[in-house]
Amino acid sequence: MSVSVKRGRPPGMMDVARLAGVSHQTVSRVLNEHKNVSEQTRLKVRAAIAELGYRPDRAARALVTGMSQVIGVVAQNSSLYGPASLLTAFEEAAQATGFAVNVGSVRSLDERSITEAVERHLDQRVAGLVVIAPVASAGPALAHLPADVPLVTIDGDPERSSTLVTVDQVAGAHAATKRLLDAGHRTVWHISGPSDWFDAAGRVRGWEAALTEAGVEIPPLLTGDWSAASGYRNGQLLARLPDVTAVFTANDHIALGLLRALNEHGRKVPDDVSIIGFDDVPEAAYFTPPLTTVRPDFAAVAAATLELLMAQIESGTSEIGTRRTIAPTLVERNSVAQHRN
Amino acid sequence: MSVSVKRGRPPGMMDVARLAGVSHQTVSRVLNEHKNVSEQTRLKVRAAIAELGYRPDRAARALVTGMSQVIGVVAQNSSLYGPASLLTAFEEAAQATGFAVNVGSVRSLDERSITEAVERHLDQRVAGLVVIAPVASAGPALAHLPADVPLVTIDGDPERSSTLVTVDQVAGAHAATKRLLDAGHRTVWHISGPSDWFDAAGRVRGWEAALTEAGVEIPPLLTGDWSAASGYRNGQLLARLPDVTAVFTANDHIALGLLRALNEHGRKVPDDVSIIGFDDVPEAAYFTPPLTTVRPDFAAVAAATLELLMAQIESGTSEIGTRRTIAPTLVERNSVAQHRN
DNA sequence: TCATGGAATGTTAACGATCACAACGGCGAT
DNA sequence: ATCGCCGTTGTGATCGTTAACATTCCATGA
Repeated sequence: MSVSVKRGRPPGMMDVARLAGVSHQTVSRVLNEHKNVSEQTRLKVRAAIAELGYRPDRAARALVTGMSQVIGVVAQNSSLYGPASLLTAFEEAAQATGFAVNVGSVRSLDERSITEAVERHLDQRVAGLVVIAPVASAGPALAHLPADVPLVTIDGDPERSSTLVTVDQVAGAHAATKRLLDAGHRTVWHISGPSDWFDAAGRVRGWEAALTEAGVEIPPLLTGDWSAASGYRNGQLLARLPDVTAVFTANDHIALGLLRALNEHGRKVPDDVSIIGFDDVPEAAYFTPPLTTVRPDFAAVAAATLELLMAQIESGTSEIGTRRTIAPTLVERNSVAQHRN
Repeated sequence: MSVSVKRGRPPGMMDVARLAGVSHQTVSRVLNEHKNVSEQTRLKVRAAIAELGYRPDRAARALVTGMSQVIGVVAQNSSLYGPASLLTAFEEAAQATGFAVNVGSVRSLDERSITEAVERHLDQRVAGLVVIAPVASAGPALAHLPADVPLVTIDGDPERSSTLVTVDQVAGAHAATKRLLDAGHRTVWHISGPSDWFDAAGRVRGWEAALTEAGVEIPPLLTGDWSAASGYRNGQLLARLPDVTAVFTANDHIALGLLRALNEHGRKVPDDVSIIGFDDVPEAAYFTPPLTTVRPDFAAVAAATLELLMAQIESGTSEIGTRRTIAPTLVERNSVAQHRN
């Protein structure tokens, strides 16, 4: 039997209290799992809550506590795999805390857009703020934030002193480059992401470091923009250079474009050219050939972010300067071959 | 090194009123753009607001009006391109309305998960609800919703009588299939999405309809799960059948897997086999070869959804049975060739 | 001249929760 | 028996806003 739907105002704490024969304060205590409540009345209250289908009004709670149960997230409104995955990973992690996640997406990561998005969140009186800000231009917007709102930046400016969680881009790029060198390649080329992205910069540094360590010549840096298109463009150049035998691309989509360019020029992967990407997008295993790539652990990033944010929220203070770095792992597939000299 | 900052209470309407030398009600009137306020006091109040950096407290407003300025969205927490794009498109559209968007993502679209996500949103007293519910199992969860919350379903059950916005899957699939037939192919094979997805079912219907119209034999239906993996599996089968010359895949990632399988079997695309996908993911233009595909207009879907939802919210009633269908467009690239018989 | 009305502003009471503190009752210690 | 403590429960006051109603002031017409 289904219960008929009741119209009008939803039941309040008072209604529950009346039905259970206690005061509204006792109901509040049961809800907040306060310790000094007898088992007997706790059950009575629980029963009344269930019978009325009562839901506490978060607005009322927020009003008196001065704190909402909402976390604001600022992320770029793009289908870029990294930021998008981060967003959903964070949302999922946040569910367990009872906090709601408010997304304020932004078309581009310039200062004004970010400021606007942050303002919208402050209007909503969010309890905390997460900014996925992988570009330098995001910095100034965050500098002018009221200091009293808990804030964690993901992939933000390493130079800036704020609470920060990042994927260890340098380590990932280093591992990828070293893997190619270990396969016998004389050197490794790199198609980077946009230079104003911290992620891209870190990957360039890791690549350079591995090359320097090996005492190997550093080829000119090619710059892409994360897109398959940019991989294709740069690929058309690389495909014509016979001494290019190994390429590390800043992400998997660039690798895809590169793959197509090499294919069009009759250069076989991995026989003629070895490739390693970054991100491990779900389709990477079904590129032709399946792509060896570096996988960042988005769930771990999300978990660390949430942890740092909750710590700030619970303590009622903004801890500034905490860092958390998540190491990525190299996923071996078939786009790397031993180099025959 | 970490610094901590304590939070104080932000200024309220009373503070503004005191500074402006008026009553709090007048401040409220200025904020809500009530008509009977003299220009002079309006300016005084505006100045005081600016000086104090006052922001109205949405919680207090929500408490007294019984209505929050938040829209809840339930979406699957996956990197599936379609749902993810829809989500960001909707978020962007919603910004203009002043409503915040609360995402409640869900690991899988079974009844319990959806019910839980909806419950979380109702807990937050959202003003309206958008459910991206492309599978049949979502239906029962929505049936038990309180009738008084504005609700729009995206890609939901066409049989179910609720406000619904959908991409015209049938038309898209029909166009793709017809395009292949027009290129001279004797018939067109199809690798579908999971059978419990409405999107997948619609695409199957459009494919069948085009075939039937042309009076052409309908090949056995192959079933995938949106993943490149499933495209690859089914592709290994198709690649061994010499009479397969045209394939319409339910999405671009399936097409990617298929591409790899055909490639491994030495069957050239588009020379030996023509392919059309669905979704127009950003990388589709850089597959090998560039993929002809069907592009749904996510922005249009988002706009229609928001429009229907706001209408319900503003009128305070739930219009039931309204439908809005968005037509997709065929994007021509190089994965289709004229069939030489 | 005085009611009548409308524009501008003020006053008071909700809304539904939490917080601080008061009151009650039982129980052991003096 | 009296005192005081502690676990339990109840009683206002309060958060910041909007809704409903009250007030003031001045222009207008009988």
